[in-house]
Amino acid sequence: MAFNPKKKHASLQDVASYVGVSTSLASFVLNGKGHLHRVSEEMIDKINSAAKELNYQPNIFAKSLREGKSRVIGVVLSDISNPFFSSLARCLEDEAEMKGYSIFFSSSDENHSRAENQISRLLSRGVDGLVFVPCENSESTVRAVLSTGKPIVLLDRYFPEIHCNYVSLNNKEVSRSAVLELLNNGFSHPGIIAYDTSLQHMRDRIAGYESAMKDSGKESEISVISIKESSLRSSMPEVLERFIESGVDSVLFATNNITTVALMCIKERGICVPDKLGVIGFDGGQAFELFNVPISYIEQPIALMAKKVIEIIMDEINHGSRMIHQIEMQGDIIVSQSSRRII
Amino acid sequence: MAFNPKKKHASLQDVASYVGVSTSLASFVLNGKGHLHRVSEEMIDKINSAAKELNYQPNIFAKSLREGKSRVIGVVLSDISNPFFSSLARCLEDEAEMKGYSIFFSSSDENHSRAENQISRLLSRGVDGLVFVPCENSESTVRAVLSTGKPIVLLDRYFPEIHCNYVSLNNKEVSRSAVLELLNNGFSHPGIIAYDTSLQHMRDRIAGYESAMKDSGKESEISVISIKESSLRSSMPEVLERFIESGVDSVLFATNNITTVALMCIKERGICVPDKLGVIGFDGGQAFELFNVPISYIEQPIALMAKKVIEIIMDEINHGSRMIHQIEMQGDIIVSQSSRRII
DNA sequence: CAAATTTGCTAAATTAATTTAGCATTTGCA
DNA sequence: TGCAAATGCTAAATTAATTTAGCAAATTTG
Repeated sequence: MAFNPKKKHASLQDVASYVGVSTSLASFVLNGKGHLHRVSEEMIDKINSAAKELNYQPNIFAKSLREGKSRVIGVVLSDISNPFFSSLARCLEDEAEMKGYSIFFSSSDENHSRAENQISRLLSRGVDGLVFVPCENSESTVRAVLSTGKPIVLLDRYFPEIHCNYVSLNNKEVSRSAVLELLNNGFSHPGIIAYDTSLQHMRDRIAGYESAMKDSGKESEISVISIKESSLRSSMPEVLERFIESGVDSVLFATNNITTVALMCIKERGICVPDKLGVIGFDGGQAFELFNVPISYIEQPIALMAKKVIEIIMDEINHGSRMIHQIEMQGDIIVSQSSRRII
Repeated sequence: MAFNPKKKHASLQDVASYVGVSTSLASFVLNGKGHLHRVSEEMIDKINSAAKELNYQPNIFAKSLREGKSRVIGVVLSDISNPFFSSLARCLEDEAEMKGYSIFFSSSDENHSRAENQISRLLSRGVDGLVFVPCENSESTVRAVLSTGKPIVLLDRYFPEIHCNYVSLNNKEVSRSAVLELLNNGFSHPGIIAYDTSLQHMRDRIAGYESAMKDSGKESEISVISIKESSLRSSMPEVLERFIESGVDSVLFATNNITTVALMCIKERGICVPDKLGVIGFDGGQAFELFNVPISYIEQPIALMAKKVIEIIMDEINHGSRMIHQIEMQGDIIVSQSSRRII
């Protein structure tokens, strides 16, 4: 049993008196600094076994108070019930746990004032660092955190004008490749459906699309539709219709939610994939697998992103801000039937 | 700005010296107990504005240390990247936040020794209470927590032989209703695919199925298949085949993952829903919506469950264990095309 | 006018850990 | 034998809050 149910938690004082020594000595020994303080071998044994016998569990609040750190990090993401973020959360959790850290999660719902409140709450909870999936208009919040000196790493998105750690995807490149994939597989007029937001990751995904179109001599056929997140479901039917009417024969969907909602709509209207419309989605996931045609998608290296984020925040927490880490992870295109028109 | 970036966080001592009073007085006033300690109105104003001016933020570790509570609860669930649990997590988070509590989440992966470690870690983190989605063989862990007196509420599942708070679904009843729904809509031989586990919620879901079959005079046609969670994907094709060969014409899937994997398999094999096989799933969700036929499913009142769990744990934390709360929430059957054979 | 009460505040203990400075012994070396 | 160094430990400060007990001074009461 990892925790002893019978006895109440003993304090360091309890252990020390049990052995008949000072709390200082007990503290040294129980923190593995026995030899460093030239404590005798037998004393080390005595104190360790007393601690075990009394089921000593250090009081984390006293420890945090004294040491000025909590070994907790705060993570503010978009919405933990979104599959992309819940997968990310799981990986972050696992990575942090391995390093002895725990995580407070909270969801901003892409609302910058909510995000600011969450961050403020996390800071007053004494987190040692922050991981933040920033939303639109949260530049000032990021700057405010930076000016406190509290370690912070942005995740998934970043602000080009703010000099700050981040881990994101090579959005422009991978989006460009996805569009080229469509162009190389029998589609002549790809479009992109994205969110209407100023956030850089979305700009980059669109820029990647545009770059592929330009370099393929299709600058005049560039077809971008940006939707407000709030009206995703309601505007999708019209948006798809508009695309098809204008001659678009394939689409890159810029997020997992856009992909899911679009596929629902495509299913409902009986639009044939890939014959009538080629499709590449974002972030894959179980959801797409129920669609009648296997969906091609851009896969983000979620586990690696989580690992990197935790590494960076740990480095900042333990060694101070020695350098800025700005990392663009490589996304992969998982090619399947939905993006292939030629045999 | 919810947090002041310029100034470092001032201590109570700082506020007190700034005004020229004792920390006691500052503490009383800043905790809203000014009048209770008959502090003069002007002093209350002075202290409050000093706190604001100095950007005073109480040190949560000192507070927790002294008060013996943290206003944090620990939640151990199956896997936060599973849509059902991530939705639950989001609701728990929102409910807890409203009451000034934060949450540490962790995932057990249905492994009881992992769960035990997680709980042990959470306890040493000083959580005020635990919410636990118990896995198989974690009875001893639950008993151990109970014997410490630390508040705990089980969620989604429970152990009938352990006298402990829980919030779960009326699994037997709702499962029974789902099967009756199939029987009343043109299906004569429903089966159930469940997990091979001793956990009560699964037993109940199966029992509900059996009860419906018995009461419909179909005791001899009872068709239950239980799969190990680990072999869900690999065994599904064979399981479905076995069902169909034995004359089963409709299936109740006992969890969201079973539903998703089964639907993938059904899609792949081209089994026609509902003509060849009627279907009722569990927990709904976006995932099912991409299937070519609208899927009927049992919907759990996730938000209500979260609300209730938080209510109970708060009650235990703040007023001690006055009574045991054992709550079975009502699930609803969302009827759609997949469970209707007659017009 | 003296005693009792009320008012407005403070001192100090408490929570449980970490860590610096330093006190006695004992051992080493000349 | 005597001084220095090493050994093995302790006292007390520190972290920042809450809270009990209680001190003066002002006011009310008899």
